[in-house]
Amino acid sequence: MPTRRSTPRPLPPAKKQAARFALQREADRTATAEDYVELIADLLREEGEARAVDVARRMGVSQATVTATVGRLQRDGLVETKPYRGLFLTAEGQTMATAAKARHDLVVRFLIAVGLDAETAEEDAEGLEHHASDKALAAFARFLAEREG
Amino acid sequence: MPTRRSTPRPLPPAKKQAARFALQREADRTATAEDYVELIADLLREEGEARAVDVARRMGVSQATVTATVGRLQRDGLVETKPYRGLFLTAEGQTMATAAKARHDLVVRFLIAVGLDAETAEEDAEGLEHHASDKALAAFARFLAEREG
DNA sequence: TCCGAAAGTTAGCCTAGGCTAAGAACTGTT
DNA sequence: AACAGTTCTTAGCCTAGGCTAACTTTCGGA
Ligand SMILES: [Mn+2]
Ligand SMILES: [Mn+2]
Ligand SMILES: [Mn+2]
Ligand SMILES: [Mn+2]
Repeated sequence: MPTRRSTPRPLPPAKKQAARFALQREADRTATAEDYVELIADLLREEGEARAVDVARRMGVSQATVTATVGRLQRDGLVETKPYRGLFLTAEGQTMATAAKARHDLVVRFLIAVGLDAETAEEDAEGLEHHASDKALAAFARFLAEREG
Repeated sequence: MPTRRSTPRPLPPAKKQAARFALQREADRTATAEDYVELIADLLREEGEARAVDVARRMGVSQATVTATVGRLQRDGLVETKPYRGLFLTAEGQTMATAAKARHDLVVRFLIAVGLDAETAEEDAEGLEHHASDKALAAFARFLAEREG
């Protein structure tokens, strides 16, 4: 008998396809903010303070880039800075950070559950987390609940 | 007994974390090229030709943007153009397109297998595909093989 | 054949997110 | 109190990837 061929998926309607790409671009635009606020929250919790230098080191980016990016986050009402004493999150930033962290951890646990090694799971989660919809995250959570109890 | 708390994940070493973010940025940089060559390949296969105008419509982007982006793809040796007769893939572009399509389809099938509805799977796959490592894809394939036969 | 519509390009603009190099501002230690 | 070393900002640069408006080129039908 013939090997099961994957079904040839015809082109989606142009409008629908365009909408999907638009969603993707939207997610890309928010990814940096999510990563920054998540990192700032982690630093505040684990180290007691979130210095721009440390954000730069951990993001793998120059201090100048952090200054510029934090400027945008500030403009967008997510972050506050007290020069020479670190970065802080607004209520909105805190909310975003909490959601980002939950999402991040869920994605990591899910990837491990489907057989990925821990380090690769961490690597991939850093990117994947920004493109998993709420519905996808719910599916991941369901999957974990079912097989972990 | 207490609810199982998720393990508090301490901060990863700065270098490792920076490397993860770098990987993520790298994936972001190649995402557009992957989507374009995949779409061009799809159009060539399904419609016989890949016109810039159709790429613009399906990407949800202006024709001017397509001109500019295709210029970069050409510069990078992925695409060739015959004005007023469409876009074509170089051997390298074809290779990338084939890989992109395989990855895309695998991610869609995997998402559906873990319980996501088809349309959301298509939406999310458009972004997720660019951030799943080969190891992750292998894990997804394994998962599908196990439970689908 | 010719001429309007479609396809494609060009020009000029914008933002995000990178970089380096240089300077300013603060802090902790002596 | 001073100053060395950190931390942070500024200035100036770059590319990708968006946009609109206006132009040119081609194609096809009357
Ligand atoms: Mn991330
Ligand atoms: Mn994250
Ligand atoms: Mn995609
Ligand atoms: Mn795709």
